[in-house]
Amino acid sequence: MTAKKQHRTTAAPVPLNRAEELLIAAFELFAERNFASVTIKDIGAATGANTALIYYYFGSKEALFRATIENAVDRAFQHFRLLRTQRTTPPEVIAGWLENHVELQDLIRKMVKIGLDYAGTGRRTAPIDRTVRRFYDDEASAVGDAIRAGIRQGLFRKVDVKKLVTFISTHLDGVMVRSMLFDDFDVRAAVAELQAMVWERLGWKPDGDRSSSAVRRT
Amino acid sequence: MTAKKQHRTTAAPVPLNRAEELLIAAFELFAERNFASVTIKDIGAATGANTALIYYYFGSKEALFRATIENAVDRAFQHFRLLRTQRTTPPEVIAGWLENHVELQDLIRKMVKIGLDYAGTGRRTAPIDRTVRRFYDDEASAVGDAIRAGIRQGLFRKVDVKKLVTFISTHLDGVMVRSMLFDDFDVRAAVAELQAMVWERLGWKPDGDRSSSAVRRT
Amino acid sequence: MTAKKQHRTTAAPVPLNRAEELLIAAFELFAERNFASVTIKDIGAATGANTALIYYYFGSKEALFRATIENAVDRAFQHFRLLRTQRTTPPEVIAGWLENHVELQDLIRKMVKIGLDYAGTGRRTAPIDRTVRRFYDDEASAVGDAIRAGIRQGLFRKVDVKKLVTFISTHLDGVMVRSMLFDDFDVRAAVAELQAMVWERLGWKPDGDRSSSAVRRT
Amino acid sequence: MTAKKQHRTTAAPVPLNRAEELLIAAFELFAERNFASVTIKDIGAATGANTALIYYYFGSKEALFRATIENAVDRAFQHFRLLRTQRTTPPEVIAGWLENHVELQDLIRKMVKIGLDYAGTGRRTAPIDRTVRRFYDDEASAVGDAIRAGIRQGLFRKVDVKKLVTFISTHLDGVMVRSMLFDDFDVRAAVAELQAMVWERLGWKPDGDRSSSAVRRT
DNA sequence: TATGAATGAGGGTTCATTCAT
DNA sequence: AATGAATGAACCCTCATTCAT
Repeated sequence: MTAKKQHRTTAAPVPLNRAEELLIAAFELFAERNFASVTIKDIGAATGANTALIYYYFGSKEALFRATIENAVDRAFQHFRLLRTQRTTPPEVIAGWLENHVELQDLIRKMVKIGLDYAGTGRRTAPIDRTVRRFYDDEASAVGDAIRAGIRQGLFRKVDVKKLVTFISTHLDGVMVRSMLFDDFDVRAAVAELQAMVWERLGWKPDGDRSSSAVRRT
Repeated sequence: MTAKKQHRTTAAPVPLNRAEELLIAAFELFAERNFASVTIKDIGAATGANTALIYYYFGSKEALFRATIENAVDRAFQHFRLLRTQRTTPPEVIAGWLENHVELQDLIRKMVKIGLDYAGTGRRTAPIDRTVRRFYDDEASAVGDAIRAGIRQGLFRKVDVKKLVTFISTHLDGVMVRSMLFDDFDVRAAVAELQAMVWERLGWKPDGDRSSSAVRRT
Repeated sequence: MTAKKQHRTTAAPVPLNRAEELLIAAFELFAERNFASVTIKDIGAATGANTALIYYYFGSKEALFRATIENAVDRAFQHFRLLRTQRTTPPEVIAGWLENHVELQDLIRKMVKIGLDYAGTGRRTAPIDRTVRRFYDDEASAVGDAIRAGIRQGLFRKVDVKKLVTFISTHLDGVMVRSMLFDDFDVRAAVAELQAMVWERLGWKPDGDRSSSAVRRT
Repeated sequence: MTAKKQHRTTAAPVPLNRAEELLIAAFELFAERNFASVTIKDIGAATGANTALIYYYFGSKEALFRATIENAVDRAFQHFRLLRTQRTTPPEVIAGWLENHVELQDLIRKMVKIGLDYAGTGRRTAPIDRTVRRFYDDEASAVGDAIRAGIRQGLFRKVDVKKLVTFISTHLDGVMVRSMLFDDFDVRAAVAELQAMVWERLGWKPDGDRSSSAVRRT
């Protein structure tokens, strides 16, 4: 959105243009370290681009940071959508959502980290705030819909949908944080535990080894 | 512990010595921004101390950072302990723990933020790793003991204690993160929700408005 | 050699490129004071260059120092070679060498001073060690060859060439040091004295006022 | 002279007073590195003295430096005198002088280095200039006297005494410099070579292995 | 005589940013 | 679209020096 050209809607490993290449490298670096610690030169070095070129594309480090967030959210959406389309029944959607957090944990962890970095400093901007929120809300509403559908279909017990969704996604954030703090934290197990709790809350008994229960206990 | 000298003879809110004063200011700043963004000069300005003095006490910015973490953990412990002694029955201990996260949310949020900052960069050190871990473990074990006692006393249903404790504290981290990301996140409500879930899990029915249920719904 | 780029297309006193300009200014300053006393800012001020530019070209003060030594040795070589080509007979070569130390005393004194500064601190590096040695060895071998030729031609008495060369060049170092220590030390006279001693040792009788005896007594 | 108390004329390993202890440590450090590179704290650390104490004794770093030079010259004199008294005949005095430069090479090298450091910067002071000169002159006059005596006694050929003395001491400086520049420089051999040259100049034939020829060839 | 605390003035180095080409 | 050169503003850190005790 910020970079001069881009929007590649097609599949995947098309030759990235320079701007997108920079955004991806920036994303990795900002996530690994943080805004203040990453140098424009670092990003240049990671992509073989001249420092001035980054300015040519993005105008300033802050603008690059913003563009990085937007681009990352876009890419995350694609990933999620891809995985979502295959699920249909409410339990499958919910299980799928949780599974995503295991499969894409690396991506999500990075996004949470950048999100925290973004939120933590005086760098905030309404458009970016909206982008971040959009990411969280979109996910939440998908799951909310699934729960509501499940209730309607008599699969789930009646619950306060909004509260439950918030509970789940808050917990998932906790899982991500934990895995940042401690190298030996078992994300898969934690998500499995969460899933068990959710099924209990919804009064849903998954049948043992069906694929809907994508997150297997370890 | 970390600063060169200490000499505190009297009880508590005595005029802090210079080193501790610096540590506290540093904690606030590091939590608000992050290691890379906070200037030694900032810390000096916040305490009216000359920049060189900080080096006199701590030797380097990194050492100051480490000392800050240790000092913060120490102080957090004191807070927690203070609040803990008043609770006696298992449900009270658990409710108290949760309540602490509401009452001391500011402190805890800061600690999580600094913890993430610490974990995120190449600045890690075994002693500090241990300090951070100690903080988490100590809390966990206190709650674990309470749950086990509750089970023994027949108050709670039999559960996998370790898993439950991890679940709770992971969720609490999630709550903290959420409140960092979104200004309007209601920590009290989220913790209340968690408490409800915990009681359900433990098969414990608190009697409506008794003080044991310290975290009131909003 | 050391600076990033060079592009010199034309012959000699073309406008120096920035890097070389810096190296020359650095040489003067390092020789006048010493590594520790010379500020990057000093060098910048002497060339009208921004401090950061020096880092752009050389990366660090130490690297600049090393580059300065290499560059100075290079330049000294050029000077020496220029003066050497004009001499042909063995006595002329020897006399020329000595004369060089009078004519180029300023340059040589500076090189010795920087050499001592370099040798004195923990800043030593194999490549630079080699460069310095190369400077001394090259000179020595040129004179050694001349003496050997003179002996072969029956001009000189048979002597231990290596020892004599070491003796002469050690003495020349002494002359340089003396002229550093005492402003009123007469370099020309000292070198003339050395020459007399050398001729005596070699059993060579120069005819009074011929140009071969370039170092006239004062 | 500068330090508040001192002058110990007695033999050697008497318990040094604090000021002298500082001066000796300072001498070593200034010689090893140089004025600018040595920290007051370094000197303090080397003696276990508080930084402020050094100021108490010497007032400033420069004053300490000056005091160090004076003290070092004093101590060098003592050394030289001690060794000189044992020699009596002119050849013995000369040989002894040369030998001193081998035996005390470490001390002398340090003095030359500090001398150069002193001469090199704008730190010069008339009194110190005099002290340094005194050191050189005193030595020179002792040797000059010996040569003159030798000539008078018919042991030596008639020579220009002043010139010869300058030649010798200049060469000795050269030897010291060389040994600073190159770790593998053989001081003893170089001095032996110089001695041979001197004997030749003076027309003196030492008898093989007598103790007068203190500097043995290697 | 001795010391811990404190400070002002840099010094080396980095970095976001710009500009001419 | 791309780059090398250049710069101002900081930033971390050091150090000579002072002062109260």
